[in-house]
Amino acid sequence: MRKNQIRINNERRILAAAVKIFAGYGYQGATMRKIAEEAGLPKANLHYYFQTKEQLYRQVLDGIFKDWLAAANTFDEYEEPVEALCGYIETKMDLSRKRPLESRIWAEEILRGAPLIQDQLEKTLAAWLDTRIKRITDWINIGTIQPMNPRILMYMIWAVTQHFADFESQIRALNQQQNLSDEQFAEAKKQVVQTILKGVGALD
Amino acid sequence: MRKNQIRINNERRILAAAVKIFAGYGYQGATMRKIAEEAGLPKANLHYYFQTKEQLYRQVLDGIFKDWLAAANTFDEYEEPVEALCGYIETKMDLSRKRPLESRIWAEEILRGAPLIQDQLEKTLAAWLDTRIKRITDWINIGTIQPMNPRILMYMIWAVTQHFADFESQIRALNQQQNLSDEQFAEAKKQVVQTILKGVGALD
DNA sequence: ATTAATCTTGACCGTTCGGTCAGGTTTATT
DNA sequence: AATAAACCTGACCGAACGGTCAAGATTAAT
Repeated sequence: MRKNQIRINNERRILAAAVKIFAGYGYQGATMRKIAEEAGLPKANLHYYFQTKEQLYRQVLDGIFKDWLAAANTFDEYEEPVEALCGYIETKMDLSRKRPLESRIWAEEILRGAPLIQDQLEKTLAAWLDTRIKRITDWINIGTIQPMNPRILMYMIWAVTQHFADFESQIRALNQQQNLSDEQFAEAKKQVVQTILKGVGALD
Repeated sequence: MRKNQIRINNERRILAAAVKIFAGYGYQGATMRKIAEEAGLPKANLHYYFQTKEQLYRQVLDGIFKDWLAAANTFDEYEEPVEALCGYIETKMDLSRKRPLESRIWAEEILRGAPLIQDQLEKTLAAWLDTRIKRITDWINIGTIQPMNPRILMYMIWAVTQHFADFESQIRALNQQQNLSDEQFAEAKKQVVQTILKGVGALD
């Protein structure tokens, strides 16, 4: 029962190479030649598994969106705002640490006006956000966090957590040309959680 | 005494067109043809004023960095953390609102590993940051804000304020396909300031 | 063992890219 | 009015791009 084993294997190899190249050069800067070289396959072989560059790119984006949604569900694991926000922020920070390339591909796509993922943003992401806004609104109504616009709170959380992946090269330049060590990143994670929780009045 | 008037005029036109095209397509996706069309000039004329695409791009980046540093000096206008941080955050938010294209060009450059601006980051920006870290450290030592890593605080401020320019298309998709109105943006600005000031303990 | 399906690949194609250049036009200087 | 300097631009170039294809090699099904 290893029917499509060759296909499965090669598609995985190509997608992994595509993530590296798209993240490093952007959609336009990435070339099928570079991706083929990274994957160790002839260029024509890429077109056998993925007809066009755009289709390959779309599959990369799909994979990223799935990871994103999986991480997003951390938000629902706890009832109380301190645990829920803390868990969500930490999960997003961990994702930035472990998968910075994916974060950068996503960021570039949005930077360019989200030409290929507008639908996902307007439907799936908007729906996800709406239900979480309801939860935050409940917290506000019972007084466990202070009154605010929950939507803007989510933007702030996304901005800060993804910054550590998307602006890694700037952070490195400001850290003696060294990427953040595990200790430094752990400190950043802690401070981000602390500042936001305190900022929304969840620690009073 | 209008010696270089033609040159001054055309360089300005080309740079303005370049900002639009670089922001909309990225460095690789932007073409000299598109920029020429946007500027209303023949492509060969661009190469008369800017020898190569990279030189044109560098001048665009230089202009952005100057604006950034000008805004950054807001940080020094006040002695107290509440006023200084509030003023700086508001200035950065206003910059995101008024010049989103420039912010996106800068973001893309860093996303790609900052190949052309590493020097500026490691020298000018690092020096700027160091002196502001000293100021924040003083505030911590006299107890007006709570103990924390000032560097990470600055990363958080940059992340949040620039998010409103860089992720504009995502925010639009989550706001009924409408850009933030002036009222919505004012609300966001207020909440960002409030959350960060409270988050660092400057409002206790 | 035979056939069918899948996979592999070098060579090739039309298009578009950044950049060049010769020669004409306009503007500034004297 | 004459000369020099600056500016303008259509036509062109080699390189690199995404994508195609025919023909061969490998694997799966019978």
